[in-house]
Amino acid sequence: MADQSSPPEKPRTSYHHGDLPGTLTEEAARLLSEKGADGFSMREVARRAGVAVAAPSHHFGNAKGLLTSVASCGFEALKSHQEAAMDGIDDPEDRVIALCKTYVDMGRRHPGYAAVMFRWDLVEANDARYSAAAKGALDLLKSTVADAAPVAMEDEKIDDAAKALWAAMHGFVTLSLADGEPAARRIAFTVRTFLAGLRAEAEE
Amino acid sequence: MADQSSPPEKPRTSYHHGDLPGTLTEEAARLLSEKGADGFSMREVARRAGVAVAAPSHHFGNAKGLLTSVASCGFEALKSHQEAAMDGIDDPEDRVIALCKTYVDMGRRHPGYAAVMFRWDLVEANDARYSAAAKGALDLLKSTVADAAPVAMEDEKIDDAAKALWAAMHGFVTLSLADGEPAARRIAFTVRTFLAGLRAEAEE
DNA sequence: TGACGAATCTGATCAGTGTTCAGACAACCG
DNA sequence: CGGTTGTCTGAACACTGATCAGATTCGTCA
Repeated sequence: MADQSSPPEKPRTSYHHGDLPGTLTEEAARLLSEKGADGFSMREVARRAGVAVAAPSHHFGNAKGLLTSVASCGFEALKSHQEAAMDGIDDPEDRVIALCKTYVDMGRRHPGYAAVMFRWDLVEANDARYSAAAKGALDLLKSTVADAAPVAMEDEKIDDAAKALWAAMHGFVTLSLADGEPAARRIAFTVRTFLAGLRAEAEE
Repeated sequence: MADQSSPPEKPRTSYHHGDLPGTLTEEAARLLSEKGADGFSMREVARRAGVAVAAPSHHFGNAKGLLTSVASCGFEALKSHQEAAMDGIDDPEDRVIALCKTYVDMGRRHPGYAAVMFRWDLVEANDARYSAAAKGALDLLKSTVADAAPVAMEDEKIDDAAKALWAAMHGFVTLSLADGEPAARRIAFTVRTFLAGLRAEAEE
């Protein structure tokens, strides 16, 4: 996970850079947070890193590779934020809400990461690190939902429920349906309603 | 709404085209369905329409403008498909399900439209025709949800509920979480659970 | 210590892109 | 019939991602 902080242009002296992949990932995240996914360019990242235009391709193969690296950092950051957000909360339902809020809040916390981590088309979905990071975040949601769902509910339904909530949060983000103040209320409403529906189904 | 059918290259004779904006929108949709949003290019569209590379810019200003036109066609098509899908269905809950299925199914029906209509970043959200088309689809969902929700539920909650379902469907599409056979089951499950939650909240 | 292979990075080049702009052309309206 | 307006052309500009030979340095093994 790159930490997104360091001066943009420190003209280096040695021929070798030291940690060019890391620097490129940071610089790419910075560029993405400034100009969005449209304004992103491989060449601009190279320029900011003070390196030849062809250097990034050497490490990441192509633009997709670099963006995948950024997105992976994003999912790793997401998971740790989610765990931190749930820390100290006991009520299972409130834990799901806290987790979902963190998902939607990535756009504000890390606009650079968010610009690509919710864009499946920009990313190499088969990349090992990436898919592991994405799966980690989904698994955390699944287990949290399982704790909040009625006991003895089939695994398949838990899985469906987690994916439905995941999809709803994803929709909120990409549709910008939960920006600003309404976000917290709308997310809580969605989670509460859905979990209530799960309980109602279990009782009948 | 462009109908996406006509031979790609009919070398025209007159200097003026007749309906270049329409042809360009059709051709763009065709190109999008073949190569996806990545493979799209303004020049290729012009080539297929048998027209100078600068011609599309004249009518649509820039690439975003042309894609916005395609997306608008998509939403207009979506609304009529949704109305058709609900035709003959009386049960309010089943109507919501039918409507949501149509949303997710756009990717199979009209891959060209779907490639851009779910991509807010590629599109000029302020465009009059576009926002009217998108609002029309959302309004249809709202009224359908209102019919399925408990009577005397506040408008604000109806609105929240509709947007939550809209977001979930959008998430299913962009996450490809509801492809193939599981789609129908997962959508029905999500809608039923959510509506059950709404009823449970109303009772308490 | 020295040398050699492998990794890193450069600089130039290629094909392709969106956008702009003066000007050629045709339709429409007074 | 003539002029104005809108349509379309063709060339130009400033970019982009990707590739490749070759320069530079690191790491390793003798």
